[in-house]
Amino acid sequence: MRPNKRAELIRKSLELFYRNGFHATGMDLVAAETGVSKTSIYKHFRSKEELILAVLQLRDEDFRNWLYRRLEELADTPRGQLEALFDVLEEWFGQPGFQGCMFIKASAEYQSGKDPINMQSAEHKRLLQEHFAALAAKAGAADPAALARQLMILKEGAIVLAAMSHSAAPAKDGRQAALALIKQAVR
Amino acid sequence: MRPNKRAELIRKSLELFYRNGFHATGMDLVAAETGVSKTSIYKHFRSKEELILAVLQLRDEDFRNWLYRRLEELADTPRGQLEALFDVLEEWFGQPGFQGCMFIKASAEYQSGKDPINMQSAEHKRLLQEHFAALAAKAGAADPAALARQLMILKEGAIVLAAMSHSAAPAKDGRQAALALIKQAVR
DNA sequence: ATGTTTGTGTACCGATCTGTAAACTTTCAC
DNA sequence: GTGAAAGTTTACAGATCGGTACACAAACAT
Repeated sequence: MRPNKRAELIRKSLELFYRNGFHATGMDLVAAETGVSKTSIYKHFRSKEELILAVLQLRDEDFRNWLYRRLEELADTPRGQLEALFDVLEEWFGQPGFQGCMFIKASAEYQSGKDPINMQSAEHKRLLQEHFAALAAKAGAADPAALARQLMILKEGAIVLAAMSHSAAPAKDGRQAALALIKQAVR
Repeated sequence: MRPNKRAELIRKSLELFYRNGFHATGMDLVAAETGVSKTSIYKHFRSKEELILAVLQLRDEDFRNWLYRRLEELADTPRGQLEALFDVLEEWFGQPGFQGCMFIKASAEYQSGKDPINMQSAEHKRLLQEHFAALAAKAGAADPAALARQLMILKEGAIVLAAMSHSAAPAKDGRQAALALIKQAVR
């Protein structure tokens, strides 16, 4: 029961779930792809749901860390970081394996509001919105929370359309819209 | 093989797939809920995929007809109809069984760009975007296609966040953003 | 060396998946 | 009435689902 084996399991499962979907990815496939027998997997995770939750937690940390860091690298003012959001998203959309947002897909497959998978996905979005609201406040927006909600809408919409159209173009349209909204909100 | 039986089958399947998801809804459940045996179902549809495609086609017609009609009822100018978009969406979000966009969920479960289910979902979005672009052109937008793409992004984002937050509130934020973008695009 | 603990893989469980073969019931032409 | 055609049900096939019992192997303490 080495802890790095567990981490490896989560990392590989993330890839499989992201590419194939949750229901469509069986535990037998996870076992085959990781080279770890199902019995061993079930020593680390009591159920498939628990594995999925661990995967989502890893994804949440990785994605938010990556996004926040890229924003800081591209701009050193709060407003600049908000304006750089869709440049970072465009990078993401252009990455080879891009297949949309894992949390949108998770909540699409597990729709019950009481489902832990659904709740954890909603929490990820809440954390992002909070971050944007903090940036908007520092940038001097009249209503930072409202601007953050608008940017979230643009972000989710751009992700969905980029995934469905297999193109990074929605990032450009999202960027244009975001710049207009930011300009309007920060006077 | 009465045709109304087929329509009834599609209608009930739509409800089941929308509520439970596609992979999570088995053909046995469809048979149980419709009172039609699986063998009879498979006389009407050669496969589950074909049933899903029929469901998506019905959904596309129903949804677009409903949306376009509501827009016309709320406004009689192209610009007014674009501005009314999020009022109509808010109605939708507030309906009891609202669970997000069926096409987003379909393309989330069937991600391959070559999958007929994925392609049909993308086509639905294309038709909507075309409609918005025509309205934008009639409204006198400088770049009608660009405005249509921006409104699509807002629309998809609002749908996703409304479904994930189990709230109609994103419609209000989307509306505010849409008004600003329309004002900017139509000078 | 020997007993114990810890971890692993094989081989399986019952349930459910999509899809079908074969028997039966209805419909309708003549 | 009788035979063909169409539609339906029961019952099942083969595969796969999430999850586990059990035998075995490695590591460790004594």
